[in-house]
Amino acid sequence: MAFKEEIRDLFARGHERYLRNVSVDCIIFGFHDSALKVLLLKANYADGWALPGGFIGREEGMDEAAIRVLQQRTHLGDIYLQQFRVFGQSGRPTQKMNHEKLKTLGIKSEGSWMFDRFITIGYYALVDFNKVNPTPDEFSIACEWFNVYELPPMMMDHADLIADALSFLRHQLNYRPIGNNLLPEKFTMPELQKLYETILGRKLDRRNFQRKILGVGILKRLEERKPGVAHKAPYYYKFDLRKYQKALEAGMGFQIQ
Amino acid sequence: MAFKEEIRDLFARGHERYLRNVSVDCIIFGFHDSALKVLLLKANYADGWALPGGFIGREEGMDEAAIRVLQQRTHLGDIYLQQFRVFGQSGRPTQKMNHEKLKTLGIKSEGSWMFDRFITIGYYALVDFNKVNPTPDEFSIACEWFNVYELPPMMMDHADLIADALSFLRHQLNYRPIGNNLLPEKFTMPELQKLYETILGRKLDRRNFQRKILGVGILKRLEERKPGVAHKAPYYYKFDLRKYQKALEAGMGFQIQ
DNA sequence: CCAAAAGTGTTAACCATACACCCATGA
DNA sequence: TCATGGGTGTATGGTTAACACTTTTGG
Repeated sequence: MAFKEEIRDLFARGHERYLRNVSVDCIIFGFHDSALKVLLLKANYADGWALPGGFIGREEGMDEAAIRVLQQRTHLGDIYLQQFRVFGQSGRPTQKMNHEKLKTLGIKSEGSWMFDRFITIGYYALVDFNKVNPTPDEFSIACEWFNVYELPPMMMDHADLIADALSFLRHQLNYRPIGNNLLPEKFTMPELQKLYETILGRKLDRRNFQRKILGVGILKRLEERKPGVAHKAPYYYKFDLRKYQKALEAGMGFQIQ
Repeated sequence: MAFKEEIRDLFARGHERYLRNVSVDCIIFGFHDSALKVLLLKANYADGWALPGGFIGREEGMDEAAIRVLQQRTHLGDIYLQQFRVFGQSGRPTQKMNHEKLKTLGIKSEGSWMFDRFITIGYYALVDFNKVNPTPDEFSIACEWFNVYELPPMMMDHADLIADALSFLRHQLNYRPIGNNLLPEKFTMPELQKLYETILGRKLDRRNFQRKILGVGILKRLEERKPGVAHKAPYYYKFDLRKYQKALEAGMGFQIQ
């Protein structure tokens, strides 16, 4: 079986292809049913859920590595992704794998470079929930979305990474436009507001939010309105990508209440 | 000579003590003569100036490693230090050392782990210029301060790291109190303002600055005034460290013009 | 007493907040 | 026609930016 061979090789000689002692982990945020979600993997040879992560190829940039991980898990093309922090305390827990289980597959895992100490670079990504096709990796048996506020038991310090990414995201909200990639192309103002409220964890005033967000000048209102609602139908909006990009680079002295 | 022995051992077996492929680099900012300075090392076995940096011990946290580097170069105790970004493009230039020169010292450097590809974690530190005792490391022949805006030829991508740290520092200025550690214990309002202006690279209004900075409530005015000035003498101030610390943790919705 | 630089105060413009009002729609 | 939720407008209070005036000191 080629698969088994591949894993055995990774344990034994992966360090020839990848950098040692460094990894990347991605916190992939999505927005669905008015809730902020993260994409997690259910480990096969260990307990608990884990963040999608990987190693950095010797000829590969570290951003590229993160993009690769992200694409393999989501099958997305265009992605908003950013490094936000490094985690590397000396007591940082290492991956606790079930060596017995691996042994039954004929894989010798003890003493592998993969159980050396790792410093991991945390990346956070914002993706369109509906476009994602969650795909487990070779060490996982499942790949699923979880509500950020209702996480399952996590491996190692991954719960900390998520908490940190979330607080970073909250911070970003105050001086970067956020929404493109997290929302479908067309969205209504209440949907955008709900996104902000979910990330911030508190209610915002409908009317002030609209004024402020429109003031940034990155939204285009469409003629079309959302159909099938039992009240006044809201307009659809889309991001003016040119201006959105500009605002991303320049930042915006922008404060949400 | 014990020194030579030490270096030879580092090249040959350093990877047994340190993590591979990861390093830390410190951008150490100081403030002197109304100018923002960085502390740099003149490489001995290579061309150009370099940031103080080092490796992460296998039993050492990465923050600890940065603190160690910083203390060895400055001999300072209490330090404000923060990780700000990781650098790890695949084409990241590696240290170009003069292997010939090393060979005359009986040190075989070719093929060493030290010339493998490195991902480096950038730390920036704010220190009191007057308290620093610049000290070269084993690979350097000098350790000096340079004006941030007038850098000498730099090794590898270190000029980029500095530029990045500076823009990060500017950003920090907007939502963190900065000044403690960068200034002497007692300082005048114009001195503090000059610090802000230097970091931001533009003039600020004297009166508005004073009002705003006092509004944060982290300063204590002393009775004493600066002596020997040919005009109205400014008061001395010092930071209220308890409140300063609080503001550091909480952040402050604070915007300089 | 003059120049220089510090301390203190004032005003107008701007922005955030809170809230009122009207409009559209399905039930 | 009513309940629900969206679109638009406005009054208020606080904050920021710009600027005037006074005070202190050495030369």
